[in-house]
Amino acid sequence: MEKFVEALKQKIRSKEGLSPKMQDILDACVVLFSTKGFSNTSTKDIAKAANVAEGTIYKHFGTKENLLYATIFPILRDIISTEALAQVQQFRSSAENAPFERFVAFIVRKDVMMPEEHFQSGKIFLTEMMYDKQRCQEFITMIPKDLIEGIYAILDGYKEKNEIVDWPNPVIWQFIMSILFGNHLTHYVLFTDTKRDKEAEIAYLTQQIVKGLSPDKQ
Amino acid sequence: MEKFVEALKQKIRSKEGLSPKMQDILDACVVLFSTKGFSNTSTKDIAKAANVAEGTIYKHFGTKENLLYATIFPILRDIISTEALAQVQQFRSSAENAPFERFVAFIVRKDVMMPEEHFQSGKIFLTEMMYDKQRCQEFITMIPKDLIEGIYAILDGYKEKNEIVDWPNPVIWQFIMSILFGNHLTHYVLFTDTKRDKEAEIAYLTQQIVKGLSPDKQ
Amino acid sequence: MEKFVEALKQKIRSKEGLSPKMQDILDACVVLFSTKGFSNTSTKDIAKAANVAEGTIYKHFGTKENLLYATIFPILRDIISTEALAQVQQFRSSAENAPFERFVAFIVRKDVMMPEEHFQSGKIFLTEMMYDKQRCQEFITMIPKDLIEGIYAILDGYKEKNEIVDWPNPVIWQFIMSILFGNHLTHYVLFTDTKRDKEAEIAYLTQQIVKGLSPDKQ
Amino acid sequence: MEKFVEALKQKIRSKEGLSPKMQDILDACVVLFSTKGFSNTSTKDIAKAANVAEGTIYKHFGTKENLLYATIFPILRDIISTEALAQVQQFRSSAENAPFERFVAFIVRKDVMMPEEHFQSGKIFLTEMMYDKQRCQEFITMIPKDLIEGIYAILDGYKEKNEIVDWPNPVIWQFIMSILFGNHLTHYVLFTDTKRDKEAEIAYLTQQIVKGLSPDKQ
DNA sequence: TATGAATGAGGATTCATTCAT
DNA sequence: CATGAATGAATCCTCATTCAT
Repeated sequence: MEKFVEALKQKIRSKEGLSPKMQDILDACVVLFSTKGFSNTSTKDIAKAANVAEGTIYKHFGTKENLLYATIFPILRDIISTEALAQVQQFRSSAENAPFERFVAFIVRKDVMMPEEHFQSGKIFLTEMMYDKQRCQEFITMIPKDLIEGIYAILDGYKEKNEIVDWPNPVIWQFIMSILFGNHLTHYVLFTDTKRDKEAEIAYLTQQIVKGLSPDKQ
Repeated sequence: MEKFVEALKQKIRSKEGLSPKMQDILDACVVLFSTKGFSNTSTKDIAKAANVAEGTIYKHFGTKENLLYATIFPILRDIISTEALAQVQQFRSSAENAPFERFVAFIVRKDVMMPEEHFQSGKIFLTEMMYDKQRCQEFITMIPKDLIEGIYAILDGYKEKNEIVDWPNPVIWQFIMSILFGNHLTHYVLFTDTKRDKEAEIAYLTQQIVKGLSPDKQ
Repeated sequence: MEKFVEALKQKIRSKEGLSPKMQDILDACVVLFSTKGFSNTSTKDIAKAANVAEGTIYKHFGTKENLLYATIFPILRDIISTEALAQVQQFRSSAENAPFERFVAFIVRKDVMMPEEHFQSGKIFLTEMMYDKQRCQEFITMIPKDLIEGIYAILDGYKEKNEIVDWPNPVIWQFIMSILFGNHLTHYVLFTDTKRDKEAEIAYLTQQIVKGLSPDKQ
Repeated sequence: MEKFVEALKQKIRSKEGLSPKMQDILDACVVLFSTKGFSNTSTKDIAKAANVAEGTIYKHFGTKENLLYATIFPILRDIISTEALAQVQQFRSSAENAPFERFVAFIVRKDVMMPEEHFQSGKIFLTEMMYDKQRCQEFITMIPKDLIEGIYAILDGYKEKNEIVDWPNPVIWQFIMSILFGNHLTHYVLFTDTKRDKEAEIAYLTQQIVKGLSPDKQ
């Protein structure tokens, strides 16, 4: 948890246009929201945790909701999507001809090794999205087209080379994401206390994906 | 949604020891909790929806939390696990020698065809579990051993016959559940408005699982 | 002031459908609103003065505004307009042929002798109306047509008999009301500490009105 | 409304010792206070409207209350009383022997033609006075003796010439003011949307006053 | 048993005011 | 001189919970 806080703080501090107090507030928000949930966190809690007066929060963010939707969401989205985009592009330029298994292993490793705080923050997304369709829609449209297209282009490449099965890209992508997300759920929600062998996880997940998408034998 | 309400009502009414008023209250709870989330539902809301005085709720259940943890959770758990158990046993007795693909297809079909309300109710589980480790633990221990063991026995059978890969059962089970859960997430949370071809879904998911667990070539 | 409170309490208690607590709340409101003004009175103040929890206020009235607009306003309006109406009708039936001076004396006496609390409550009306045109409109439409028409009929009668000048009724009515209202303002707002000789006031005001409306000499 | 703002700005700018910023602040105050009332206007509102930081307001005026009592009140008082005084003196020197009707017509015309903003600003006086006796007292003592005495002298003159009834000056003055104030109330508060024929108003009001004060026939 | 009036702590938000820059 | 970030008390309102009937 300590590491979680620290990592997030770094991310948030790197954002421009945020005064130290605002950073403190957002730091506190991420920690509290992902620990207790948005509706169970009071602005008083946030103020106390951020060492700030309640009024200061409202001075800067206007609304409790804004803390979530207008600030944390975009920040996380930027982090996630630019990181993801960078990685996809990195892979395409440096290892375009790598076998599918290497691509999968690359993604899986990134995902399994992803700092827990990303998932913890993601929980906030998930929870809010589950009970608010409009927010859900907003979130979906936030995902940069480039990212999706980059991934689909890679998948298409492998389909052409007959390295993977010829399913629609959304089907394939849902499959991959389900496996990765399910793994996080297992380790960060269901069985939090179990010791993990991340290398073994990576191996299993990679194989599951590779096998699951193996082309039909002719 | 109408169907959702009706289905849940039937389930709840079948429980013993519940007076009509109590049933009405629980009906209302499930609908409201899965629509707006637990913390965003007030006891006033529940009372209004159940056509009951707020006092009546407290007379019977003592606490708002109890509505969730002491009543709805067990009820849903019973429903789900006994249903699941019945199905597993049904499969084992009637089709023990069926090829793995038929087993998977059986499970996948049950899951895809599962009434939406089961997933909607499940959302309440998920949300609460995500922010409360203790409740999470309680929930896990609720799942009947029989169910897990029945499933693992079936998996072991297929492993012996070399129809599936020889991975640890938890790894296999996590894989299967991830794919199924990810599919629900896609359709009930992320893309709620898209038209679905459930038969196609079943086909894709089944193939994903079967391929993903196919034994290594020797 | 003591008398003010008591008189209002009597009025409010005579309203049906008000539980004792609700009466206490409204009592407190009238006193506080007319003493400190609506916006300077907090719901906490009201709760304290009414010996009631703040929640109770909201249980019954939903909103602070409702205390003013949905409860006190109608109550006062009823009191005022039914009283006024009764008096007008009483005058018409019992003294239709009385000279204009008697009619004016009748009205003036009623008005000067009107218990202070009516004016104090009226202050609340006035203040809110001055800063909210919509509320003002609502208030105007609250005044029963019967009342206006009854008065205008009386005025028309005197015009026919050439006892008063032939001005439009609204002009005449504004004239009379101005004089009466101006008198209240003088005694209840501007010079509250001065001793009053109400009989002399009545005499002056009556003469002012009668003279001011005397028919043109031919 | 535009004219209202402009007229007030001119008045305020003519005051000495007010820096431009202070003038802007006071301008904003008058507009906002007379539009929304004092208690419903926040210092933030004022700062925004005056294009000034909130701190600046406090630097100059110390308190929100001061904006009202220590600055706007005196300013308005000066304006009103010096204007009124000037007019009275003007009348006395230029038309001392004019018949009473001309005096009344003069006053009535000045009053009816008075820019609306004077009345709107007066609303602030009235409201505050109604709920604070001390302020009320302060306000009364603010009215220059000269003004009252000038007016009473004129009235005495007409009494001597037997042009008006021999009532105490305060009674007469209350009568006149009531009629004029009631007229403003009618047009600026009660029936704001009605088209006005100001010349007709002047005629009616003048006659009302003249008749109402006509000397008793001997 | 069922009610719903009553509670008061706690929630989000606003506001007048201060102070370091 | 002017700013605007910071404050925290106070405001309106909601909520889970209790209790007399």
